[in-house]
Amino acid sequence: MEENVSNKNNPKVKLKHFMPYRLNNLSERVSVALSRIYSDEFDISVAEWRILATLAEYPHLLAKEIGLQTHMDKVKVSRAVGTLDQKQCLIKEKDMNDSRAIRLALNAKGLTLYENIAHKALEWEKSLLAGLSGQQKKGLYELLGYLDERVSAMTKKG
Amino acid sequence: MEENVSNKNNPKVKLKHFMPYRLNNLSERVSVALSRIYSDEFDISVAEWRILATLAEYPHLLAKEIGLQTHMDKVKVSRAVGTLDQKQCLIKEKDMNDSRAIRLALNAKGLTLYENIAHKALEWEKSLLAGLSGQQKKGLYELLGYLDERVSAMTKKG
DNA sequence: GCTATATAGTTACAATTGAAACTAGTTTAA
DNA sequence: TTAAACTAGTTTCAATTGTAACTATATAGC
Repeated sequence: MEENVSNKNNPKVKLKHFMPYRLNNLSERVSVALSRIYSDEFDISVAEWRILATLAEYPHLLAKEIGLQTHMDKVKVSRAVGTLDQKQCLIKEKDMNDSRAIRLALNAKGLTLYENIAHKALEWEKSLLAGLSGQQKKGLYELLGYLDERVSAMTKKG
Repeated sequence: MEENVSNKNNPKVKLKHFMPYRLNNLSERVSVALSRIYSDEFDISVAEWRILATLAEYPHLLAKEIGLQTHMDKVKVSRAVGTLDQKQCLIKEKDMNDSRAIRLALNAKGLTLYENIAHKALEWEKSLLAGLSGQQKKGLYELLGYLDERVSAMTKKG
């Protein structure tokens, strides 16, 4: 594979070292690998999984609140909620204050499904991070948190 | 937002601390923010951008080799190459050894397009990482590299 | 109150994507 | 050599996704 040396001092992006590419690539590979658990084994999409995990932690949310928690838009939430409902994983009840809105929670089936997936997902994550020291893990979380903040800051103005 | 305290010692995924979610989310936000540069300003997709960057670094690749470099499947590469070709950014020549295959390179227009985007993309990346010390940046790259390796190791067997 | 504007959630339509089939050419090996 | 297996790249079709329009209700200002 020939390397291009002909150019002068122009800006050069080496894709392999370009942070957005690195992140996107790693994220994609992690997603694909992990989805073997919840899609192959439990027939659940990423959106459904996020909703299960969110409702397990915070029951009785509105679809809108799920969206805020999971960074998914309302269409995606609506569809995944629809699917989970078809699969009979949800309890739905009208919100007292707003009759347009519906409070969502997991029923027994939903909770069991969540717990089964969560167990395997946490094991998988543990194995992914095995080999990192506590210090390194902490560093990783901090770095990702910092980048998150930076993106927010950069998108608000520019 | 009520927190669920009712459950015993079951496995709990807190989405906000679940590494696959963290990575996916950050990657998505970075992509969206950055794509304002190449899609809004230059009308270029992520796939096209990756191909530009790859061919700028390694001219005269086959579509297949671009796929290996960029981790995109051959369909995606084929389509994005088609688009870049329509936009008259490419030089195509038959491979000497294999008449099915086509060697691809950027022409003057393609190179200029690449350089314009690269300039802004690198600035954007610089701003994203501004605030991190050299040590921290190094740590970040090492951590991402390590996770990449781990995913490979984990998907080969399990 | 009553009109205008905003919001929760769904639906419809168009664009993007991926898997599998396909075309055309190449390699293997009998 | 020639049949069988393989590979480069494209196309087709179905599924997924995002944008915009829509329904139904809620809120704000008059």
